[in-house]
Amino acid sequence: MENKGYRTRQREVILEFLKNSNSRHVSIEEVLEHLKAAGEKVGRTTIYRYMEKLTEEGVLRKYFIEEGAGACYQYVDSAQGCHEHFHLKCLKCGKLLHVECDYLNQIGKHIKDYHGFEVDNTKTVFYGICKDCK
Amino acid sequence: MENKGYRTRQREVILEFLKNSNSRHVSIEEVLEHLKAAGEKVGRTTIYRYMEKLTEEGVLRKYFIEEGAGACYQYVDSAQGCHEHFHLKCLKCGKLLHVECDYLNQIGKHIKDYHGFEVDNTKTVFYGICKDCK
DNA sequence: TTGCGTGCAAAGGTTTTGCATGGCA
DNA sequence: TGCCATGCAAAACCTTTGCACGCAA
Repeated sequence: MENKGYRTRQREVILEFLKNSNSRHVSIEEVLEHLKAAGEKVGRTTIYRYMEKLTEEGVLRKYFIEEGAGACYQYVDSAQGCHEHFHLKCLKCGKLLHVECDYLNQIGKHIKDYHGFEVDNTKTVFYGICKDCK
Repeated sequence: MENKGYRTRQREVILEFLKNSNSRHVSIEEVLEHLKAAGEKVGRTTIYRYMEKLTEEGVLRKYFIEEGAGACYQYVDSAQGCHEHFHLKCLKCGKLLHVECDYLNQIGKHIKDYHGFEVDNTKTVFYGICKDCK
């Protein structure tokens, strides 16, 4: 599913970085800076276009979380399976926590089964106060 | 809590429109157009600043749904008491569902006990696709 | 060779900011 | 009078698009 289109140096180094990202959230800017630091010359436009393509192919997940900030992308490691995960955002310090939890994973199912509503984890964020700020 | 700052014509007409919005989600652009149609001259900047202020005061809730598109705001009718239940917002039709459910009420407790995070139901919204749009 | 990929620059849209003016208290 | 509020224009921001050139197959 990643074999569409040509194989170019740019796509190789971008995908390499994403694969080594440990499924962290990365922004376009981070990718750009990493490649720049590594001495790889890749244009911003190329990153935008390729990341969009990878998102469509299911290789990445795209999140819109911060207000002014741009989108975040997460590499989906197919070996790990598609683990859904939830986001908790602290209203005080702004920190974003990524939570994988079986209990929380059942929420989506419950809402679907009992309320007929299909939750999109990409867009859903729990707001509140984190441990450190309390 | 709405009594901070001066009372001006602009703030009055903006708040008036919001109160009559039936807690629908409205964009900055909608407010601007409505006021323009009503013959009220209010600058776009003023709307941005005042809506931001109202959001901080808890009078409005701010949503980020579409990528390229701007933010949406919802008037919080305190008489309705939207504090003890959850909200599901449909990404297609924009409808906001208010759900009271014991199961969902346990979520907050779980997140607090297991993840040390205190969820604010006022600000948390589940995004997804509703029954009718599916 | 063919056509997709790249990247610069420019455009697109939303939101913020600087600054002088206006208006509430 | 003393501040806050307003609003225009410009800037800041993220993202997309146009177009010519490069390069994989």
